[in-house]
Amino acid sequence: MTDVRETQSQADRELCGLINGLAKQIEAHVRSRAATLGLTASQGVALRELTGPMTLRELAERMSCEPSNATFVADRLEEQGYLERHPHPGNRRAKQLVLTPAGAELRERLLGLLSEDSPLAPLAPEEQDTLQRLLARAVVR
Amino acid sequence: MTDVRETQSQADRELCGLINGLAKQIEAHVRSRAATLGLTASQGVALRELTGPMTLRELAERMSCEPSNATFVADRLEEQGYLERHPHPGNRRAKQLVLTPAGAELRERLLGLLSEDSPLAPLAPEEQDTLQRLLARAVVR
DNA sequence: CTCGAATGATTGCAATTAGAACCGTTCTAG
DNA sequence: CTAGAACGGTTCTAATTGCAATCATTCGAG
Repeated sequence: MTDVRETQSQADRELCGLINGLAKQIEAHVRSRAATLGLTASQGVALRELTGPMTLRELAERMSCEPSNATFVADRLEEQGYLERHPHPGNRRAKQLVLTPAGAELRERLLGLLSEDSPLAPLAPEEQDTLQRLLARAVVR
Repeated sequence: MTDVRETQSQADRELCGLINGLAKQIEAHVRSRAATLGLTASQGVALRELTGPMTLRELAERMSCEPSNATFVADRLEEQGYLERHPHPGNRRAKQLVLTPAGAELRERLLGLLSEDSPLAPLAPEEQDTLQRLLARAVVR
């Protein structure tokens, strides 16, 4: 029984390493593409996740980071004229992050760059589906 | 055809978010368990990956981080008496990282803690196998 | 109502991390 | 042999990140 637990523990460890490795690989990919647009890696991630107007907390969740960090990134994007903080309709605490036209255009360019040589390209579409399904079950929503 | 590319781009983005999210979740899990042993998250990852004597560069690769960071973590573990830098047999540049008895014992305790409530637990063993196979194909070795 | 808890965002600070520069060692083309 | 490139590790610095504290707003039990 110890053997079983040992191999289970080992498989778990290897899986953790693979997930972490792939995450870092994706981050490096985003970093290199974002750099060509004058953006940092986390700015790139933020832009990628800004699929529409959203609150700062929602952006932080999508980026899997702390709200304070999302504030920092939003500051940068706002300084560069890609993002605006609008008052949130119906909640005076919250702010609605909205891309400017320049920001929306930049986002399209970034998405184009990101789709080239994606780290996920080695996987066939149906494999990506399988991956998505498995990950979605593991990730706490 | 634009629609196809759009949905593909969207699927890619969601997948990236899931992978990043799971990686952060695993890191948080390691952080909480390592903290109970007086270790930081990266010290925990290092201890988890130190399956045997290895070079600093190899540890850095396993941790998916820069060698400079691995040096930093190894310093900490060495200060705490869990690790030693031995001269590498056959390569005077390299150093062999070796766990002390205390380090080996701590590692066993950590692995025990990590196996409890693993973020990967929601997946059945065969699903974990599938996941491992898919990730291994995507991760650059 | 209303008061305490919870939420959304921001700030300041500490810790972690990556990146470049550097030194000693090893490899390799000529 | 012997330069010059490459490798392994360390150091220094700057940037990124998480965490705790704070403020304003909103929610909810009684």
